[in-house]
Amino acid sequence: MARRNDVLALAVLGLLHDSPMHGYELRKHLTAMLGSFRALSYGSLYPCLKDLTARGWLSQSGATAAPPHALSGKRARIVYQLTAEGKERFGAMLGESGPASWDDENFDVRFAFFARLDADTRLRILEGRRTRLQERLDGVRQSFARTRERLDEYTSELQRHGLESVERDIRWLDDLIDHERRGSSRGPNEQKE
Amino acid sequence: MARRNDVLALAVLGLLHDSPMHGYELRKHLTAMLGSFRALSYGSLYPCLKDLTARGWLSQSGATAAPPHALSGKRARIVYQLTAEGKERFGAMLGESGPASWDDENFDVRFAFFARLDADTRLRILEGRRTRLQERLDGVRQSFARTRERLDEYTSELQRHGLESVERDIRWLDDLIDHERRGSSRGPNEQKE
DNA sequence: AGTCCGATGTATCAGCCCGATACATCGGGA
DNA sequence: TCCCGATGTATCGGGCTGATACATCGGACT
Repeated sequence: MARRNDVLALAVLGLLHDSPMHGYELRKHLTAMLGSFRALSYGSLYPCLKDLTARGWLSQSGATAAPPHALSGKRARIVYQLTAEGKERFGAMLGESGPASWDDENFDVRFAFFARLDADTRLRILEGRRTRLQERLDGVRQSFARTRERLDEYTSELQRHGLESVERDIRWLDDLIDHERRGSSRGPNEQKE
Repeated sequence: MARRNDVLALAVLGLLHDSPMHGYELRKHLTAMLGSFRALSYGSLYPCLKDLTARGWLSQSGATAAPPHALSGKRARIVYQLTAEGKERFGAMLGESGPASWDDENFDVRFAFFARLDADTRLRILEGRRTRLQERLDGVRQSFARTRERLDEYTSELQRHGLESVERDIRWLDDLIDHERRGSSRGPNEQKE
């Protein structure tokens, strides 16, 4: 089990599920995916690729693999693709609903592949996430109440804003859950912009 | 200057500004402060204390320093307190408005000491933060628009929610700025112990 | 009184991750 | 032609996290 950056491994497997890629390309997709906020360094990507290959979940090939603009292919490249075992592991990892598996940044990454899960698993995961978020909210609210009078107005206002954000996240999850329960056939595209 | 965990150093200096403390107590205050979400390990706190002491910003003393329940004082403890230079450095660090100084988690920590800044600095910092947050929002929005059609509904919905959160943060800052501008004559309520 | 247990308290370590950097090739523009 | 930025792979130092070790104290329970 990859104790080594589970989230990154999952994202790599998921991206390679669609089409083989080489490192540089992977990084671009990854930073575009979750990276609008968090950057990803090669220092973790390449070791991760090496690790996944050693596990037998990826296979390498030095081929060309359709570069964006037609290229002769002389350039040194290592194209990675999923093995059968890799696909299997990806499915298993994605379906996990363990306590830490679907929290915070893990959630963002996993959510990118959410459509590949079946309706039951989706619902189960959303509810689990909601529960844990609610628990955390309660905890923060308690410690907030305990220290409230000792805080100046700025700190207090910051905490209030933080609580409100979490509450909003929970409501967002509620909407998703509701939508999943109602009609799994149609997508949750109801942007009110 | 401390390339070594600036934020932690600032928080430590700020907490010790109020009253001397020892490591364990500091950690409790720190985790209560920002730690509802992010935990803090001793592995970074103790080296930080050592570092700040070596710089001459803190001074140690093995004394008792008023433990919560009257204690004989035999227990091994190291109480840290701010030196004059430490106070000076704290003021300087807190007043900085550099690009990275007031972003994200840095902001949370610094905001805890916001009331100690003068009105002009507060306003300048809030506006700087707002500007950079807006820039980031624009960047994310662009990359969102660029890849929108290739995303499934879940990813799209996640991104929409993320954008909305940032928009809300910006509006929150706007409220704060507005409040600062309005009542800048008499500092918006000095703290009440 | 004795004894266990959790809180208090300081400190270190392996492992991992980030940011920077090195090195090399390619396409394209002045 | 020649430089420059994008493409590409790879490594390293330093700092941080999570776990752990070690020790004392107060209180609860029998």
